[in-house]
Amino acid sequence: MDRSLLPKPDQEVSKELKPENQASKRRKVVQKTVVKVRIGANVGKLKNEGPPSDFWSWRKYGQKPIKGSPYPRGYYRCSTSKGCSAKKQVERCRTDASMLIITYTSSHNHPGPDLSTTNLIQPPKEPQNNSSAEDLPTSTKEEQQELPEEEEEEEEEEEEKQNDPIVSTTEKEPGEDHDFHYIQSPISGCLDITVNQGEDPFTVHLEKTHETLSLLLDEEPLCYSQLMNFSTPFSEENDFFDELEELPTSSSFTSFMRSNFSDERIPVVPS
DNA sequence: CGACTTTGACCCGCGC
DNA sequence: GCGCGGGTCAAAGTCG
Repeated sequence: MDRSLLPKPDQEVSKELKPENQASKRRKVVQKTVVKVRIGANVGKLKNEGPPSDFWSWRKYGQKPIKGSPYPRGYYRCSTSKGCSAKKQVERCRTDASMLIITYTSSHNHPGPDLSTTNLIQPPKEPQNNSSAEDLPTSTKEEQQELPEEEEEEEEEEEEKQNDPIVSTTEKEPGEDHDFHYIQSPISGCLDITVNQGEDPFTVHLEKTHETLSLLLDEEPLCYSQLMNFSTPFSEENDFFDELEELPTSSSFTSFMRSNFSDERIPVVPS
């Protein structure tokens, strides 16, 4: 039942809302940002890929087993805003079960939650992760952030990306993703995130980041380097992280953020 | 009551 | 032209 029986007036709307989704729904050229997150043993605890947990609200709208992959792929859509076309696919690396592959598609067309203030200082409660109290991975959690516009990235990350591009993204439509494609992973524990974008113009917003980091630092004595990883969005959009597993982010997230901010944020910018 | 997750079915693009 | 696979939608169920 579904689209066949119903005329689905919404479909038209959907198209408008997510031109990339529907239009590029299939294998067209959509700007995709692939982020690889390494989860230690959490993975085993996680269901499959890990619900999205970031400052954005993600709603799972589908899951499908991928051929050749023992793990299914989950499809998430940004529920923060109705018209937001931001989507993300979470799947486990077929070769590395401890690696989560998150693919971001499209960008948010709305200002996200105030990460600047909420993020580190007050971790918002993620409605999605709360239900996984059972899976509470005390060891690790992964989070990624998306920043609007290309922010900055760390040199280390850059090197990694360039040297070791674990992930590769390169699908984007000219003029589509320009908004932002950033992925950060304020993870603590053993999370390794690697993001790869087709090309990342290392922008120079470090200064901005520094400022933001300063705030963070103020709160927690984190390593500057780690902080650097933590790039904050400018002022309007703060796409923050997303994705990780389903941990009770509320506390875990905070704790983890406070405890260690180790992870790699990968700014993915569509060329 | 509202929001989110889960599952199944359908549609469409791509490859052969 | 056919088949495969991926991606999305919708309904039902669950949880907060």
